[in-house]
Amino acid sequence: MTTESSTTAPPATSELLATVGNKVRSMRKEKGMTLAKLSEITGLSQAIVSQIERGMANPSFTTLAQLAHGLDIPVGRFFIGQEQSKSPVVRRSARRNLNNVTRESVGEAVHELLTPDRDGTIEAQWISTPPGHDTSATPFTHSGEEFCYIISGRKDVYLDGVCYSLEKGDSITYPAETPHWYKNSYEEVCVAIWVNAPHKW
Amino acid sequence: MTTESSTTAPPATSELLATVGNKVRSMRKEKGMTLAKLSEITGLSQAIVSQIERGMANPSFTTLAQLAHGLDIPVGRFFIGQEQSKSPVVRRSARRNLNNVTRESVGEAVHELLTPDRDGTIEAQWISTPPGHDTSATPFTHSGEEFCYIISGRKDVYLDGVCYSLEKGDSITYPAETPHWYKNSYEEVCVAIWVNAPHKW
DNA sequence: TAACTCACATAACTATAGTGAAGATTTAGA
DNA sequence: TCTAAATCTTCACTATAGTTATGTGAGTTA
Repeated sequence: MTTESSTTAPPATSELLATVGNKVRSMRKEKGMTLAKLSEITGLSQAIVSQIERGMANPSFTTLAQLAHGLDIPVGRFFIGQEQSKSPVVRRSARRNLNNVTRESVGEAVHELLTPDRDGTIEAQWISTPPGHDTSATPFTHSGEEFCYIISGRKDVYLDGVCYSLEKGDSITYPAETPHWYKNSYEEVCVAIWVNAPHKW
Repeated sequence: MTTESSTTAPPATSELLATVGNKVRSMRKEKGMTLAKLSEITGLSQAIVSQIERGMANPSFTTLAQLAHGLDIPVGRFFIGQEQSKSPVVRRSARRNLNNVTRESVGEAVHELLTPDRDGTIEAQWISTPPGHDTSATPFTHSGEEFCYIISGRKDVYLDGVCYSLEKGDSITYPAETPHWYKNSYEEVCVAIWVNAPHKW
């Protein structure tokens, strides 16, 4: 066990261990498995599984991987946080404007938030892009996965320089780490929904 | 180190360790930190950080938590998988129908997939719900977070029995573990985009 | 060139994770 | 209610994670 630095103790590690342990036990019970069965499947001793479930052990990465495999889940599932959302609804009339450009503005894209805040797994925006609007000067790159659905009009989406021309009803999905930008080379306003889901636990 | 059970070896653990290690090193370098700096912040020795980065150590949960804290990221971020998408675009005319109900059908909801497949972080569906359609008999509950945007028409979304009436331009976001269902109690078809982002690593 | 500094890696030792066996508790059936 | 079986927990020991001290390599300076 490492000596905790006085400058930077991580948040309550024993709480995290207890949380993970509770998850393991509840998942095991949901699957109707005994400790013995999970022990057999994972190749871990019953003793360590019991201790982990009760938050009394500090399992190594490999042990966690074996547990995840035994429970048939991805490793990261152990670290999922429970997020409490406020009101889940965002009304058309009450959307938060993200860039101080209103619908009456000329020549600039309008960005409005469709999710209650920017803290959830999903962040969704309604974006209206006028003809000629072009973000190629400042390509975006950020974490997560991004999805776009064209409600009306057309726009060109560039992923790492590759152009995808999208029209009403089309959609596109890509890792947001890819440098991306868009352009409305057409005559009419393009309205689209953009959704980003960060890898967040 | 546990003895690997002959019945169920987890997938290549050393590969997972190497992947995590690479992530730690790249994140550290992105932040412009030396091993010494990260060691100081985390309270871990330089030696173990070096070994972890090179995939030569099997860190305990607590050690991973300290690293995450030092890099200012959630613990689960270490386990993110890199997903390679195929063509990122789904054309309106080429959407995959999810429930063998076509647009010409009467009285049933039409579900079409907007994302290239169902393996990504984000899964998006275009759903057209006719008047009177009601899923309350079979509430949904699944993992992840869910977002819905109403393109046209109206529908009522129920979260754990609480009704939210949505109309064109409204949206709603909630944890998908909440029992949820919807109902079109109105006179016209409701068209909406539904997005689910599972906690997937 | 030699000496120094910095960043990272290695080696031997200490602290702790994980085990097998035994003990304790819970459950099911008579 | 009692008993046996099933399930979970504890204990002492073994295997390994994490530490301290040292080594290595690259770059800079005099």
